[in-house]
Amino acid sequence: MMIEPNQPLPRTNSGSDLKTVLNKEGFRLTSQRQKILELFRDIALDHHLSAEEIHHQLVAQGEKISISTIYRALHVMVRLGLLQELELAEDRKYYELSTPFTSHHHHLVCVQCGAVQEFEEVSISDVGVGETQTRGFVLLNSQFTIYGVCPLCQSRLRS
Amino acid sequence: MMIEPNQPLPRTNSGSDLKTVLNKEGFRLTSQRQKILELFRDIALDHHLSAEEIHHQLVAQGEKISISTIYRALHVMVRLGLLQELELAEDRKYYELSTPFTSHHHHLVCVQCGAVQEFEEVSISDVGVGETQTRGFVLLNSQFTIYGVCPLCQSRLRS
DNA sequence: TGATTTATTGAAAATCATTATCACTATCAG
DNA sequence: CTGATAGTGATAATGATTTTCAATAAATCA
Repeated sequence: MMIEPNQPLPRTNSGSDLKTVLNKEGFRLTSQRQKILELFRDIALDHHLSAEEIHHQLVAQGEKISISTIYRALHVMVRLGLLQELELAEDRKYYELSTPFTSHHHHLVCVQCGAVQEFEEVSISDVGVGETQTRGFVLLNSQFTIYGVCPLCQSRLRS
Repeated sequence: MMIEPNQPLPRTNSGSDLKTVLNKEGFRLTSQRQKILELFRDIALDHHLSAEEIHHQLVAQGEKISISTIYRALHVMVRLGLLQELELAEDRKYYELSTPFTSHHHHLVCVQCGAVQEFEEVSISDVGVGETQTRGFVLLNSQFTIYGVCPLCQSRLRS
């Protein structure tokens, strides 16, 4: 970890391009960072990727980029509020585009097969907003994750 | 990972002692497992500990127990529904006693200093129950975690 | 525009929490 | 009480994430 240029900040996602957002915080626009963000913009809004997966995808499409760079870029983008970091069980972290919508979408994970389903629930985000306000916190992110066993795995286990 | 004896199960926390609960699933009662659970019962109900912290505490109070054993015991206890596994940011996992109450308590984490505050919110657990039911999942666990910056760190950053 | 400053990159080594291995011990069912 | 086998401890192995360091490339400014 390093991410020096500055201190954390509540959210910096409003109308401005990547370069502006980065420079504002002392970061620089690089082709690698553009590629990573483009990748996220090419897939479904609510789709999540791990560092490894991002690396695979980019290499597959001919880009020359190091896994270290992926990790560094992910940190920066989370810090800038461009991406959200997800703890979908397992051992690795996942990332998804941070839009006004994603803050209302949550995850249901099957601990057997690892399948992840998304679902919307505004009331949950509301709780997060309220809770941080009453305690004087600056809200950065919140996530509601449910762990369970999906129907398929249930029958698979019974057999 | 191994935890062989059986397949996952929804929750096994009802009225019976540790030995019974363990044996029912083919696990054995050992002094190490007792010590770990006692430790959790000695601290506040909503307090969470990492594997490392548990090991420290036990060694400090004179027990001779290996860190490997801690990890193995934690897996077993999560599997039996005795403990809940928490993803409180950072890189390590935390565990806390699983009571009828803890399922309604959630976490607010300061990403600066790492301080964690608990809060109750039944409506959130309800969403989890509803969501799993409509999708046919067996609910194992759910957690709502909010990440932000606490008041102290905010002023600390401003200065 | 060109020079200067310094963030960024890539590759490889280093971390560090968690897991697996293996020989030995202890629990539990019969 | 005894055999079958789960559990333990010590240590090696894993694997995701970080750090290091020399080389490169944005941003800034003259």
